[in-house]
Amino acid sequence: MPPKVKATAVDVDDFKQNHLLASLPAAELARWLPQLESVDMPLGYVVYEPGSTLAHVYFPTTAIVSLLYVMENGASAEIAVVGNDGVVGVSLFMGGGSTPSRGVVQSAGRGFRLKASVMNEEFQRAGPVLHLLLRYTQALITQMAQTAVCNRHHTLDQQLCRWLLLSLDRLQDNKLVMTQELIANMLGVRREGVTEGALKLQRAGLISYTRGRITILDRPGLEKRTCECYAVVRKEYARLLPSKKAI
Amino acid sequence: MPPKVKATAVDVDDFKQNHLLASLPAAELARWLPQLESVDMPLGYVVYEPGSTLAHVYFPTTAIVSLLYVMENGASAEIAVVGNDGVVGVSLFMGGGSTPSRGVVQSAGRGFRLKASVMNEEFQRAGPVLHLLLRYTQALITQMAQTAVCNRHHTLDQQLCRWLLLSLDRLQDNKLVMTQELIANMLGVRREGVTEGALKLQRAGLISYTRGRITILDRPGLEKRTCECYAVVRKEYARLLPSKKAI
DNA sequence: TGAGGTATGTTCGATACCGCACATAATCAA
DNA sequence: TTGATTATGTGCGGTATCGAACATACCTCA
Repeated sequence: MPPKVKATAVDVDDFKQNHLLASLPAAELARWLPQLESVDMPLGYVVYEPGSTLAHVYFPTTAIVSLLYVMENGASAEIAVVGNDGVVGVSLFMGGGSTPSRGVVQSAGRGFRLKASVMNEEFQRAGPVLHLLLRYTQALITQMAQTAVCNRHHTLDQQLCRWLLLSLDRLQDNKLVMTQELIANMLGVRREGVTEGALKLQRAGLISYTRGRITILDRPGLEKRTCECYAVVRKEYARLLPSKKAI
Repeated sequence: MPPKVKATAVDVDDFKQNHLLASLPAAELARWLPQLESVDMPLGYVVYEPGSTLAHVYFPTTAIVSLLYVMENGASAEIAVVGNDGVVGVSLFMGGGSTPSRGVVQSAGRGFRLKASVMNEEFQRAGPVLHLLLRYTQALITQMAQTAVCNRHHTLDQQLCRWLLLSLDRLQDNKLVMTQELIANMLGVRREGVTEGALKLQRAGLISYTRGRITILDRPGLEKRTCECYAVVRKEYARLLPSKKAI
């Protein structure tokens, strides 16, 4: 069942839930608002396919999107995760207009999208929008780099904690709708490995879960168990994208 | 013995050995040439430190630079590699001016550098330079993403082949000055693992080596042994950075 | 209420890589 | 030539993860 994006009229004033949109200067915002299209982003929705030219960039508000690479043999690995902190489809303004990876909605929610042509026009103005998007891209680069490091050196248990924290940071509450099977796909490990890791966390009282619903009970506990990678990325996001209006 | 960058007068017309410099339009080139400083880049030279503000961007011609992350416990992992195909220090124009990683010369050689202030001034012009640099950064992103995937799924032997090929692509001949210990640091694995991998390759007649000197004998043979990651990255570089004058 | 599907839990042998210890060999300096 | 240093080769037990097979528990819907 291929989920579909449902475009609706801009219903509420919730575009500010996306940090990038929220930090747009008034002038840019005025131009953007009429062009922003509010979209539903259901679980599993493919935002972009490897190699396909992007038609839109997406600014998630409540949804979370995984950028993942699917190998020839079907195995996959998450490269980065984008939520209300950023934008999906940087290759559109960076150049090339496509990437070898795939963008998939990992946690259902909503977001806004902008037509590729509009995005590029805005980018060409070489004003605050350009610098904001490039700073975000730099943060994304850090996340990818740290994913590479983490995949090399850290245990499945540590990576599971990191993954939960990354998701939590992009959610509004402490509940995740997510099966262990899906988490395993993202991390590029066996489902059984995730089960064992999740069990340890549950027994330690850090999380609780039943059939695809995970509740985080002890966030500091997770932070204690994860590797340095989480903090490195979080710090870099904070440095590059202060939550107040930038520029 | 901390190696030092020796600045010399621009001796020869070899800036064109760097693909980015070579694809600059005439007008930009005219402005850049007086500002380009030819530099020696000895093995082990640290181009930038994690968190430090960049004073220059470097365009290697014959040198190769590894971007690597060094963890708290001293273990390290290479995130990407930059040679005459690119530029070291993208965070300078992307924003932030620093990254959590480190840039180290992996293969001694030469390059050109540009003062940070000059680079930013050029970037601000929002002309062909901006687009060239962003396309390069997009290619770098692909390399990082694929490194993450490779670290997750592929064997040490495959990664060794990928690493040799990536280096070879950025060299002028088929000889590498590189100890197995250093390769192990880059890949983030044990030195013994590299020894075993290199032995297999030597026995198969693909490479030959003695104490820090590696000669590639059978490049197609290496390509057969490596994982898909190498081809994905190479293809993306070719797509984003055609060798002819772009723009 | 029961049946089927799906999510999670458990076990077991295989294996790739690790950490460590140590052997050998090439290079360099005195 | 000798001795020190550095690079490479080898062996061994330990461990995290894999692949596969199977057990259990929960949810949904007929």
